[in-house]
Amino acid sequence: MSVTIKLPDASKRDYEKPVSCAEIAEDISPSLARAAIAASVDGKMVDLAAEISDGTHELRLLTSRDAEALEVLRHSAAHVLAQAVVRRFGRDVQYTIGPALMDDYQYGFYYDFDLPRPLGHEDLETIEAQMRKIVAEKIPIERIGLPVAQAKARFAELGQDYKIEMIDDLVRDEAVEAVSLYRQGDFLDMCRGPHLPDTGRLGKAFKLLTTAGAYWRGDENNKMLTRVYGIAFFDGKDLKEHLDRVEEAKKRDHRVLGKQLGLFMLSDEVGPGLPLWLPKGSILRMELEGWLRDELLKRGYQSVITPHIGKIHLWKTSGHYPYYEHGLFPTMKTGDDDESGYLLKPMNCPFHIQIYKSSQRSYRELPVRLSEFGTVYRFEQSGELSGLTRVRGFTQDDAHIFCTPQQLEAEIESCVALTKLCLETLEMNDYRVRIGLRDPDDAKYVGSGENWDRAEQNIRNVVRKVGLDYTEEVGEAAFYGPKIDFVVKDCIGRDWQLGTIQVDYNLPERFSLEYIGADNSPHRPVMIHRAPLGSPERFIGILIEHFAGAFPLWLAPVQVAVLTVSDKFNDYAEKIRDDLRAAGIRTDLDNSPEKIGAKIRKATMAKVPYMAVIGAREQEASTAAVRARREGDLGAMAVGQFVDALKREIETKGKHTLLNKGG
RNA sequence: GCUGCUGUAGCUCAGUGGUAGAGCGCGUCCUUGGUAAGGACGAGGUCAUGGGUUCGACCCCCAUCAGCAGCCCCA
Repeated sequence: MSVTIKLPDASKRDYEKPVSCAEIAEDISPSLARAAIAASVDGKMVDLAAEISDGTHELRLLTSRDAEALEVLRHSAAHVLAQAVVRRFGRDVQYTIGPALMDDYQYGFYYDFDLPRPLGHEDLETIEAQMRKIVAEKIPIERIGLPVAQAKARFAELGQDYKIEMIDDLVRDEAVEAVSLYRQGDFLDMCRGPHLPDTGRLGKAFKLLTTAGAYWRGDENNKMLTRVYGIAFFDGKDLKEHLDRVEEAKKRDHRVLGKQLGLFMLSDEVGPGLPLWLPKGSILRMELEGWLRDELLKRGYQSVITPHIGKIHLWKTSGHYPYYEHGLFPTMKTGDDDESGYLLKPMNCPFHIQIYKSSQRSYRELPVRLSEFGTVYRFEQSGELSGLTRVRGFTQDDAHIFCTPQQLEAEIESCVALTKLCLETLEMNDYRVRIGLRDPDDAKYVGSGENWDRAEQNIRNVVRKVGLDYTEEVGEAAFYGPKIDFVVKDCIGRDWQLGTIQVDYNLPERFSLEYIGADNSPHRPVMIHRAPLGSPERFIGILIEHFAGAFPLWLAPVQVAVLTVSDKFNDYAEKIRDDLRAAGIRTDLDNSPEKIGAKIRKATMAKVPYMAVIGAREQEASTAAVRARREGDLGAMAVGQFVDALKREIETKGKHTLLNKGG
């Protein structure tokens, strides 16, 4: 028997007998042996202690420089956490699962426990202290392969019912006969690994962050466990950087900035999830919606306006009612039967469908594109509400396109282009595209399989044609059809769906929609439900975070702050303000008895794009000393010149600015 | 909805079983100052709401409401 090891530098090593990865590392260099965390053999991650026997194998020794090694570190951190919790609670704790998190913005690992009592802040400190002790003890982490029956017996001795359940599932789903366990001193867990060679290698750069509830197996019908979240790195510097970055990101939280900048408010008196737009926030909406309205007109959309409530049967016909009753505000009853009530609308489509049906449609009219900024109401679970991104009353930049099957893909394509235009105009380039498909096993999806297959194929054809990078996700479709979603992350890494394009063969059937074709006989149109922003509420919430409240000039609630050096120049400053306002520039005057430095600071913190400083020199020369939010003093300009430059920057949405002149 | 944490002035927060404080903001006055904080004085709070324990509750207990984190959900 002989073993040949191929290393990443293409060198080879031969051994006469089975050899562990750790031994090979030692042979190469003692420093590598010390730095090694785990290994990759033929592309598979293993422990350093893993033995390689017979044959030729490719080996990579993983150190803290390898991305995979961080995952091992965090996974072991989860085990150390579990060991600490077991030491604290003994047989009263059941430990379940504890993975590493590599893509999460805040957290690096967690472990879910079934505990006799809730954990508080002090508990986290105690547990973290115990973890540091376990690290100091440098307990070896050993892998043990055991037949299923023996493994179950061991966990039965330890009173770990969840582990037994997990083993049973592995036997059922994967027909395993043996499982791998990891032991570190007094702690035993079932795990695929790999892990650090000993607990000492976890080091000091870890921290427990928070506790939260989490359902066992993610099912709300199961018991809620206690999840402990933490973060771990190889280097204390990385840990600090991470914590600082999360802290910094929280400063751009739209809920914080919305309050600071006076954009919107939520009131206990009004109700949860029902935002009130303050004057400055209303500007954002008016500018954004106004711009989009113009773009829609250019693209042949027609504007419609529909009411906020309608008869309940509309949503019974559409299919919303039976599946989403829990998400609706309670029905307004007008009689004793179930049919005669009104519903606060959860979506606009039944109304737009009625408008489509209001006259006989010829194929010559199609596509009919009916658009509306329609406000809808959904009774979201209280635990879901969050600032502007998840609310109970929100507007959709909605439209429904009714077209022939032949026109469908071109229409989808133009919706994709419009959505991209929205994101690009606002410099939001950090998004992903998700295609939501139905889950054939889920009963909530209406309509025939053929309709779904057709619609899914239409969508794939378009995204391939326009070359979008996308992922397909089963179970993410709307109940009536598949969709293309544009998904962005908020300041703490949570995903939010913004723009959406949904293909629907089903509602036209349910509402018996028709058009008269060239053959003089009725045909069924296809519908597209689409919202390029998704919802102005959510979109602006994300937008606030994207710009950290420092909006481009065309959106800025206050575009220019006129600041007087002393009140001797109030009259001239008022004239400048009035001139700017007359030119359509949103301008505020600060003639308070403060020094100019304080006024500049105040306007800067309010994130006003431009300031016009007015003193004796400016008054004499009929100029304004212009200052930009970020760049500082730009020197004096004639007022007319300033206005022209501002207008140009506004009209070009920032492509030509006072600074770059546009090129 | 579930689990946990939190709720004190407009905002951010400190605080104590014996009826409350800071900074910012706000108001008045002084200062008339040239590119990120001039000074003085002052007004502002049923300590989320409702019960309970106590001689006495902002503080302890319970409930409700709301916020935050996570889970589940999301047309």
